[in-house]
Amino acid sequence: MSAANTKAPARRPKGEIARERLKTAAIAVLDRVGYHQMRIKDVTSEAGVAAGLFHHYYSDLKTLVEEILEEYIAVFEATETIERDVSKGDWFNRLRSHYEISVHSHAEHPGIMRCINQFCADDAGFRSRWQESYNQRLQLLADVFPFIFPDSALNASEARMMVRALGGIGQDVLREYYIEGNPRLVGLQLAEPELAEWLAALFYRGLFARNPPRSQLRHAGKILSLQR
Amino acid sequence: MSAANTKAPARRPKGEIARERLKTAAIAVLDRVGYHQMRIKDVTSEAGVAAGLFHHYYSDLKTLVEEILEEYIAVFEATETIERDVSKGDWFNRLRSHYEISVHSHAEHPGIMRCINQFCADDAGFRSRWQESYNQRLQLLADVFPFIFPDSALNASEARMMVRALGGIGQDVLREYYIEGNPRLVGLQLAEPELAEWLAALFYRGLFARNPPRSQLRHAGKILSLQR
DNA sequence: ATTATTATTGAATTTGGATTCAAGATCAAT
DNA sequence: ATTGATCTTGAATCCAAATTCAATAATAAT
Repeated sequence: MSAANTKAPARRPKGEIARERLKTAAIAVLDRVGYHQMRIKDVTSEAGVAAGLFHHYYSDLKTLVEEILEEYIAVFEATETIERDVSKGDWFNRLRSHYEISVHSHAEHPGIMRCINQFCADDAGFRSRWQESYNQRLQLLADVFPFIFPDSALNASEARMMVRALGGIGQDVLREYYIEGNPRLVGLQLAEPELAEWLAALFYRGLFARNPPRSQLRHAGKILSLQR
Repeated sequence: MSAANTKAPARRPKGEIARERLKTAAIAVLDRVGYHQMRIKDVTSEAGVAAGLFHHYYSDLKTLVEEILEEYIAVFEATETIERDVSKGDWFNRLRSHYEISVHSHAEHPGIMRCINQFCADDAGFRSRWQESYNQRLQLLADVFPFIFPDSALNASEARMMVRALGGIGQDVLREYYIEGNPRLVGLQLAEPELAEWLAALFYRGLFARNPPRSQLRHAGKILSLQR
């Protein structure tokens, strides 16, 4: 009798399946109750296994959640290849592509993103892991300052602060929009590409002190009316 | 014998003093270990009183910390009268004055600000309390959009998103600079008025898509070199 | 089919910390 | 000085949740 008619065609060791079930369950609980209220019992119940089984696979909740977050961070980092599609010098679309990833991550996994924020606030080790990843993205931009602005009087640290500050534009809105579901923002009913474009346009204005090229704006054209 | 030579000239009921000692201790512990690792024992030890005394004054840590945060929030809110000094139409200095308050709060009480962030993430009730306060400040700006931008095509909600997004500029940098002590930023050694001006200038660029008036810049003049 | 290994259960135990409380100390009022 | 009220102590108790573990079930190896 072949294995073709079983549920798991690529037969994996049984333990791996349970491990996966626990992870999936933990993600659901993270979304529902958040990290700080999460209990081991919540996870095992959600996974439909006995409480004791948890410790067969993980030593504690933190370990499990870190494993989950690590996977997602890896995804974010891998997706950065998207920049390759953008033609050199097309700064607006470069910003847009970064925001699209970021918006999508938040829309898809608000519970995970919230958890990343919480871990950053509570755990110095995780925090530097995450910041390194975030900083690397920002650095891409800071590095080309001398090229973008031939007359730039900023040193490397100042350029870094500048992009860091502008990066805050996305951080806050995405948290409010997707994680906290701030009704004042959610009421706008923005689709992912729209929000990404708005954020990119605002970043662009802060960066270049001018509006993005009209021809590139597909959703946020209204921003051009903010001029005087 | 008069009370003039006692330590507490304005004699207060004994209970009030202990209550105050607990609050002061809690603030110290918040700064040192943060809200989530804080234990009742930490607070009573810091205050130099017996563990059991805590419950004579507070039912739990959350109650105590909420009382502390409420006091600080009240301070932030009261300080908003600072806007009165700014002449009408002087947008850059209006932004600057807001950032000065915000920078100062973070510099002075990083532990409190971190705690506010944590409470916002964990407690929906506190979150809306804080957001209301924050939003009110942003709304001041959103309300004058039609005046600033006579040709604005944005509706009220869109204007709100715009200022909200720009507001993120400060949120993130202040957290990194004062709360987390991100070495990449702290290395810049910026005094409060300098940082406030940088942030105001960036906000201004995002808002107006142009540089702030050269004559207003006292510390961040370099930002004018980012132009092309 | 038998054996060895690994997975799973859930009741029992341990743990960290909150909470209670009886007893003693301090204070204010008379 | 006495009384009653309030403050303070710290050991005893309680509790929710983590953790262990002996027993059983499932699976893989021979």
